[in-house]
Amino acid sequence: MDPMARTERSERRADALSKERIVEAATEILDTDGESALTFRALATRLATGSGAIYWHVDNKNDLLAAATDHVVSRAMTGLVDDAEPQAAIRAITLAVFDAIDAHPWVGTQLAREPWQPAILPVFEGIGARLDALGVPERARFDAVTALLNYLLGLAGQHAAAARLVPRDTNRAEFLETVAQRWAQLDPERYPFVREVAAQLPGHDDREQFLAGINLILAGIATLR
Amino acid sequence: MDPMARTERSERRADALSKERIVEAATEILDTDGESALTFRALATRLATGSGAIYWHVDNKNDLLAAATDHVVSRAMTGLVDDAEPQAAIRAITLAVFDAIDAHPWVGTQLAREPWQPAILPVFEGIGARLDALGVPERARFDAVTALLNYLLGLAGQHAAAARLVPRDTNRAEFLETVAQRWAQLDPERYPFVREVAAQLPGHDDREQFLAGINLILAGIATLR
DNA sequence: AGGAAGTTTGGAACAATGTTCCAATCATGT
DNA sequence: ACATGATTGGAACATTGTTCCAAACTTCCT
Repeated sequence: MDPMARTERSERRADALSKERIVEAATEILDTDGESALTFRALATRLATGSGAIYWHVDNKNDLLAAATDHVVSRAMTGLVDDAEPQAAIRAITLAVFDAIDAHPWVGTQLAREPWQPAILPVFEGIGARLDALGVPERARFDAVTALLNYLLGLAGQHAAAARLVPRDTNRAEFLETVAQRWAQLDPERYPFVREVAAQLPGHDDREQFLAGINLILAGIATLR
Repeated sequence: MDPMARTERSERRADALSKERIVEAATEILDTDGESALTFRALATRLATGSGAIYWHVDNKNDLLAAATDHVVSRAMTGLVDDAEPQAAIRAITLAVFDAIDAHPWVGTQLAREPWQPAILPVFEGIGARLDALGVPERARFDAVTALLNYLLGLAGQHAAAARLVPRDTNRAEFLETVAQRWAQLDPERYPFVREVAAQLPGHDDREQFLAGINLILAGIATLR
């Protein structure tokens, strides 16, 4: 069943299939053509094989997506330099995941849909450890990580939705302009705040806003000390 | 095209189809049998009609899900009593959505997947107005609502995932126990924090934790004043 | 070297689903 | 009554994830 169960890893044909190669190909399809383009047929074509062969290495589509997500998130997490200051470290960790989602929006879909992927564990642990360092009382740490993580996951879903919605390579500024215009047309009586926000919607930076949210939660956490 | 374009709304057959009746039936299926049970065939059977007839009232499955979500969230929002204290009002608004998602987990999937449903606007506006009342400077209000909303949406996704994962009517305590056990088996070297959390995982209350997160963000927002 | 046993491949076949199409039915205004 | 447009029911279609299986390939044993 498990290809790794081979007693020794010898050279098979140079183009042998493997879970890694499949995940790699899937990632390429997802990145270049979007979530809807990933089908087993497309994957089989790109790998010059049949769908049955793929299923020998991968349980099902969920398994494949989980593996691809795990791969991206893990890589984002390993590239982190260790930051001495706990708050800075938390910012660095969450930003790493944010950037990974920004580069691969389908990861956002995956994380928002199945939050408890193995990939999340290191993030969870990393944040938790810094909270300890920050002096957050044990009772409150769980709540604090959850707050940070859920914020991150919520944004992940939003990012993925935007990527799905906006035709590839559309100008982002243009898109924001469109949304702002739609919001500006809402009833001023019922939606004064939404209209106010619509005004600052163009020229706003996602990454900056993400960080602002993290800082907000960190400020809240600081009051727990 | 639009059934509402009828010049007058007269009595047709008593069992006439309508978007409302379709949404209602869909909601029942989603609530009792879960997300995967909602197919146009199941819906047609329940409504004693054909799929073509449904498509006359509904654009597609997305439209149907959006309408159902909107219905649930709107109802949750209208039932709100107006709270004078801004922080209490924000807690009430977000809790209303949380409870709606708790009662209808598929709403969580929908909100996490397509965050900018019309249904979210009133939530957005409601929170924004209280932030104004709280004295949060205009520049920071957008970030603050986004933080609260994303936290909410992240949790929505998590809730929906749990509902999908856990077989209907499984004991929740039992489920938490299972997760806790799995976490407790992780490598103590690499995951001390996750293991620590695992210990407090049984006997923890989702709603309480949700509120703790909201309070954390509110505390952070309070530092902006 | 040769064959047996297990592994891996490729693609056909299947079941389920969202969606489209169209002929039949119904309601309404003239 | 009849004509017109609204509405219905269900058959047909395209696409997808998944299963199945015979062929091809590796490895191991003698």
